[in-house]
Amino acid sequence: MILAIQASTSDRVMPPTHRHCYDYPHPAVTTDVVLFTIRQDALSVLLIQRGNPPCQGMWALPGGFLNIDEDLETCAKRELLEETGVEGVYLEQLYTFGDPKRDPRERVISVTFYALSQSDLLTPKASSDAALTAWFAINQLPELAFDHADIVQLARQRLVSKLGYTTIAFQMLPKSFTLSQLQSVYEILLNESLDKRNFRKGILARNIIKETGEYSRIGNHRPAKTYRVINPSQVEIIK
Amino acid sequence: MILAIQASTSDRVMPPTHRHCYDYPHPAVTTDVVLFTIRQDALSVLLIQRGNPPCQGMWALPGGFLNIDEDLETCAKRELLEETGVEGVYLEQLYTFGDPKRDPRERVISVTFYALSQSDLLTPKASSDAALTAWFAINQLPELAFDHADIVQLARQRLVSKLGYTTIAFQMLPKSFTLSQLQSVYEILLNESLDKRNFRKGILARNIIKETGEYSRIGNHRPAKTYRVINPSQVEIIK
DNA sequence: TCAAAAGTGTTGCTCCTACACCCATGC
DNA sequence: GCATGGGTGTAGGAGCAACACTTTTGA
Repeated sequence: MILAIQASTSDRVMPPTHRHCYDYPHPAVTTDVVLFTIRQDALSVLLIQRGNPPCQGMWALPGGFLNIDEDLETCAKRELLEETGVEGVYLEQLYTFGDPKRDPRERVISVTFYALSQSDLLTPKASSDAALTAWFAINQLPELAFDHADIVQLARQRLVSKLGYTTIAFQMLPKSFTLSQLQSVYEILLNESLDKRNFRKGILARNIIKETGEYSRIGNHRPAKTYRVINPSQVEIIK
Repeated sequence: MILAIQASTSDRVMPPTHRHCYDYPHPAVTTDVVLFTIRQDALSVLLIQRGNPPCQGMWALPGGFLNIDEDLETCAKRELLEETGVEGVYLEQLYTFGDPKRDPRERVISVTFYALSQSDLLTPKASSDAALTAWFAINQLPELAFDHADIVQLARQRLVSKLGYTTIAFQMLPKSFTLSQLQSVYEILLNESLDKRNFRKGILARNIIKETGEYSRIGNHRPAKTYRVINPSQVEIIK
């Protein structure tokens, strides 16, 4: 992955010495990322506390301005890494928000993404930035900066609706997992409990996972078979 | 609908006298629209022949630069009206294309939309613009400018996949329509023939349309009952 | 009377749902 | 031996797919 070297907060604090001029006014373009994970049996989102105005002190999504020669997805990944230390997660474009008044500084178009992480990978960095990063359960979000609450809500809807017809859920689990863990991901995202036998039958009938041969031996109970995705490289549309 | 008054081609031909400057380089932002309709039993797309470089003479999607105080959707509707004379169609954001090299002039981010029109409304204007506009069957597209072929392909995928779980198909029909017309829309989009009895049962069971009481009396055959959507104002997610 | 599209039911099969008990382990 | 989660099968119902003939009209 190629990363541009640049100050890493989402705000630009050190204006360069020359200016960039155009015949017509141009909006600024940013990317923002809704990074989901499951922590303590709750769907959670990673947020950053803003260190600069506007909305100073409020919580916001990780994101920032697009470099002029940088792909949109690259920008989203770079900002996520710089601001939170997270990388290697599944990431997908969500929607583009462009209300003329969404940012008080200037016209800002935000191309938003959502990303999914295993609880594993999560070392939201106590990083170089002074910026505070923290996980919040989706039902206990603080007030968010700009229109970020709308973005989170849309991302959640998209994630949940993709559960039904893609293999996206596996992106929230480690490579090898038990069926109970998988069921738990579905239950938390759908916010309803599922029948264990039917869930297992349904998943196995789709032929998208197979046994690893290994067992998970944690807790005072029978070890669980572990599984892995047959085609691990992508989120596929199934059935 | 509020429309900005501005030269109406997608290229900016008359630079203004003053310049717009920023501390950091800003990309240009455009919207592009894939307008679908069904003509002569084929899914078709409205294209414009470019009058200026780059890609002069090639066919392209209607679209153009975002005004600095204009909403993204408003921009898409405005460009569609200006370039093609089409208005009042169903329009929905599709995806944002931002490859750094997608436009040779400067960095251009394109927020794309797709739109659906009844064959009815179609007076693709022999307009003020010199620009030629024409419908092309989706399987007989000419070579398209920029990355517009990718955009059309993605729009088609999205449209087809939304057929199954929304009422989007009705946007391609007049207010009142026969079940055969509706079935024809599904068959053309899905590119497969459907069983008449099963189709009718399925549609009626969803309780989204009702009889108007009127009959369509065209052709040498039994008149057909006409129907209309119960909730005409929106595309809903069903079942 | 003919051509052309409208309209209409039943049957079998598949898939989904509901439901309860034994198993293997650590303490 | 007990607490904890892992693992398994069946029966009934709902919804989908396959299938052909009669009706109404205009020419």
